[in-house]
Amino acid sequence: MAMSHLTAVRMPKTQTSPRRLVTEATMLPPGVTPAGSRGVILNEALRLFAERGYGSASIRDIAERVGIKAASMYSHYPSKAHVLAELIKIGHDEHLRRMREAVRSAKNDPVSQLVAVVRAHTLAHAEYAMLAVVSHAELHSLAPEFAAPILAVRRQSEMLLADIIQRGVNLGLFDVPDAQLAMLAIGAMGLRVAHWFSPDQGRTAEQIADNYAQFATRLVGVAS
Amino acid sequence: MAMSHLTAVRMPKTQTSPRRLVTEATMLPPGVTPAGSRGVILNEALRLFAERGYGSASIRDIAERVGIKAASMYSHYPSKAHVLAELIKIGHDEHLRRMREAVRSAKNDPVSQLVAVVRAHTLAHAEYAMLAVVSHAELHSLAPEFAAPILAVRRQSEMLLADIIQRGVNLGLFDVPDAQLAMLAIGAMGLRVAHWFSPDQGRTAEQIADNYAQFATRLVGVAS
Amino acid sequence: MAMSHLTAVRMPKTQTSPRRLVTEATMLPPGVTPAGSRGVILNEALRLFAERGYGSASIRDIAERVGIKAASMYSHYPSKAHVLAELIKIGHDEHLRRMREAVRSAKNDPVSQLVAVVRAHTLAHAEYAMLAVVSHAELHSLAPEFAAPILAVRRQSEMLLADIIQRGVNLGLFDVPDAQLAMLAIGAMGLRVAHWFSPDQGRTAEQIADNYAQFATRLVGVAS
Amino acid sequence: MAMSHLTAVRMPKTQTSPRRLVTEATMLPPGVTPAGSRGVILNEALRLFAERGYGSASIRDIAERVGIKAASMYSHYPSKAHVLAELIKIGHDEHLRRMREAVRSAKNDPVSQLVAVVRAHTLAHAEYAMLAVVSHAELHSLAPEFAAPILAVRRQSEMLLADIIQRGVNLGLFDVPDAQLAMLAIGAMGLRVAHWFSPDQGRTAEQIADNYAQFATRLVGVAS
DNA sequence: AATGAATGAGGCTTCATTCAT
DNA sequence: AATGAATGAAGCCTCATTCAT
Repeated sequence: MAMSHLTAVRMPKTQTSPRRLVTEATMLPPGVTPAGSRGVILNEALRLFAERGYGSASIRDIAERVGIKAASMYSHYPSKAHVLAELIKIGHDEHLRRMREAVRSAKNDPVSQLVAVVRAHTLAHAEYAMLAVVSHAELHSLAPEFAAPILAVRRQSEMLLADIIQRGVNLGLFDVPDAQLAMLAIGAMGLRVAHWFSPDQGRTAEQIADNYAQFATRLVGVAS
Repeated sequence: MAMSHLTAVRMPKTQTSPRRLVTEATMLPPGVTPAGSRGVILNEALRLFAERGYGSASIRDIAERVGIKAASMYSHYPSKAHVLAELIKIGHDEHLRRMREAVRSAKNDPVSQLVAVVRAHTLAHAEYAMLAVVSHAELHSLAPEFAAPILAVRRQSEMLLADIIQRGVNLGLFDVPDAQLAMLAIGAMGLRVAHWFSPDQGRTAEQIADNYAQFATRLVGVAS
Repeated sequence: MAMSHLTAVRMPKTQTSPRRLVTEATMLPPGVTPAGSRGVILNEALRLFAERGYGSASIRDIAERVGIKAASMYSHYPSKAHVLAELIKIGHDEHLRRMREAVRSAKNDPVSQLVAVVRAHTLAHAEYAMLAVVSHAELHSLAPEFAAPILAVRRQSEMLLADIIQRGVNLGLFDVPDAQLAMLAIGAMGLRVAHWFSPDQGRTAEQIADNYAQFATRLVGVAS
Repeated sequence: MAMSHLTAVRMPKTQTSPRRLVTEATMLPPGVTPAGSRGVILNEALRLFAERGYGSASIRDIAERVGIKAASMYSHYPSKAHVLAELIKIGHDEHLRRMREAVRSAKNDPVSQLVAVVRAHTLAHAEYAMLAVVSHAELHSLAPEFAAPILAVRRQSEMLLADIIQRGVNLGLFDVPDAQLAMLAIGAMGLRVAHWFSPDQGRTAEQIADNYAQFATRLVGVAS
């Protein structure tokens, strides 16, 4: 009833549904892109998975963008799932790497660490927006064998933030009744950046990161 | 008959990939569930779209859970997309309705309004977690004709929050250098609740909403 | 080296490789052919599996002969393997049924029973030659779940013949140093009939069955 | 590298369908195995064709067992069909060679010749069981150009047995109403040995051959 | 002699949808 | 309102083979 005014439509691939993210940059972290066709595949698959979702991006679609035939994909990856798994693994690894690097570089007090980690988290989601969106939105498309090592990485990233907050609370620096809730809220803020960030949207990734770091410190009750 | 002993040979889709959300409740807002099979379809489709994604949940899957055959689905909905569109429309409508109701019930100052709106936003994402996840994660699966009216609703919800923040800033009550960024961050916190909320996770939706309202007021620079 | 005089040839489907069997009759036992398309599928699949082998007969080939499209096959059978499994099950069931009926109808002495059983075995392989060839040649194409119930039937048929021979030996009527070897040899004679039998080859199935029954009694040392 | 943890995800073809034969020996007749990779290919192809059938054993499967890549197969054989053809040719040639040698070595009476030939036939099918199974079960996979010379060999073997029986009948030594039927039955007994023979099954090939020779002489009406 | 990459053909199967009943 | 049968399109993937290196 409520929808009866809508006529049945088969959506051709050219019509543009609402985009899952704004940016069009498919940048992968430095040093992880394989050479040759493998690397091209990874980039084109990333773009397609982001645009249409893993289930709706076909092997043929990817191959076409790479400039090879569908069958040739299998000279480089044993299955479509392996491509997705590699992308998501790269995304999670890079995220964790940056988070750890942030902690290592920061002064050893919870406030400095929180600022560093939230900045890293936010920057990662802005700079690798497409990778971040696919990593989150399509994780559920991975079979358990593929997902397990990735989930392990994810847990480490979460723990890292959680520990900082808990330490701040323990030291009486932070004022939050529910530390895990604070962790979840702070994490969520950064996650979402990947969906709307674009180099053209008027703020640099750095500016956003600075703002979000301030949001986070305020959120845990540190005046600023 | 002769083959009945072979029935069990095909492996059902049992593998449990990482879940997109924790809750298993498919609750739809009161008053919107159609009577009869239509309502059952809506609920089962919701669960399947949440579990597997729109593209990976087939008409046959839905029909099977409803207890009818795939062809019979078309006596109730003209297409699979219509089912998704109706679900997402319901989700967005209910969200906007609650947001507006929150503003209406709140005192007329930005702080009270912010608290009310963040509480409503958070509660909606906890109470209708499955609907919220599908509404966000699968919006991109809708053809533009389906998506347009929904995006209009979404913009209204965003505007509502943005306006409150802007008013707080204008009145000197809030201290944020970039009001839109604050809006995005606050919105993001609540969105994510839908993914991890569950009645069993130790906090009530109300408790979460209270915490998040405090997070929001702190985030805009109001001490609390 | 030995083959170097042969040029590489892709064999088009029209060229006729050596046939696995002579007969072209696809007869199935009475009462087991399902009505409608299912029955037609069974018959055409039988012919194709016999001609080309299970692995080389495609779903499209079968569908084409039936007069439907490949996808429509799945309204009738859940997989190609199910079609093969049903055929082989039918073949083994009918074979066992006839063997048992032969024993039941025969006088209660081992010679009469041997004659009856060998006649039944031979007749079954002549009259359902195509089914017999597929049942034997393609059993290995079935996954264990499909094969298990069929192997159980096969074992019963073998046991039936083995028991008769053993009883003849025990009663001093048969003179064979190795009863199992006799069973295998007698069984093998009949099996092979399916490959060369044809209504046009100058002997009736009955005549062959009579000859083979005599061969069998002589083989176990009964003068005749 | 980055994906090395995913290597184990694809399920290898482990399921054990009913085997077409029991033995696992891939022995080829002495003197015919080519040196180097060609010989290894022949042996591994033989094993795979026997296990899965020609159509279901891929060039890649064979190459993998040989320890080379699929493309390298073509440095040794011009096509997959050539490998099968060579195997079947070897099988038939060896069979005919042994049959002829048996006649040559036997005394010049039909009974002695029948015994010698049946022994040779049986021994060949026991000792080269795998080769025999492939030679029979996959002959139909060969294009006519490949099959023709092989069928010629086969006809010679059959003729050889048929002539002996006919001579026995003509001399009044054998008592069979239908000589060809006797030939077919005797041939069938031996054929089947290849499917169940195994060095571990309790009888030597010689013992089986002796038994089958007795079966054959009895079958043609010679007391023994 | 070996290989990585590529490819056209084709494999089985699923899908959303239609239509006569 | 429901369904069995059918179908065009498309899905992922495998295959035998080729070719430049």
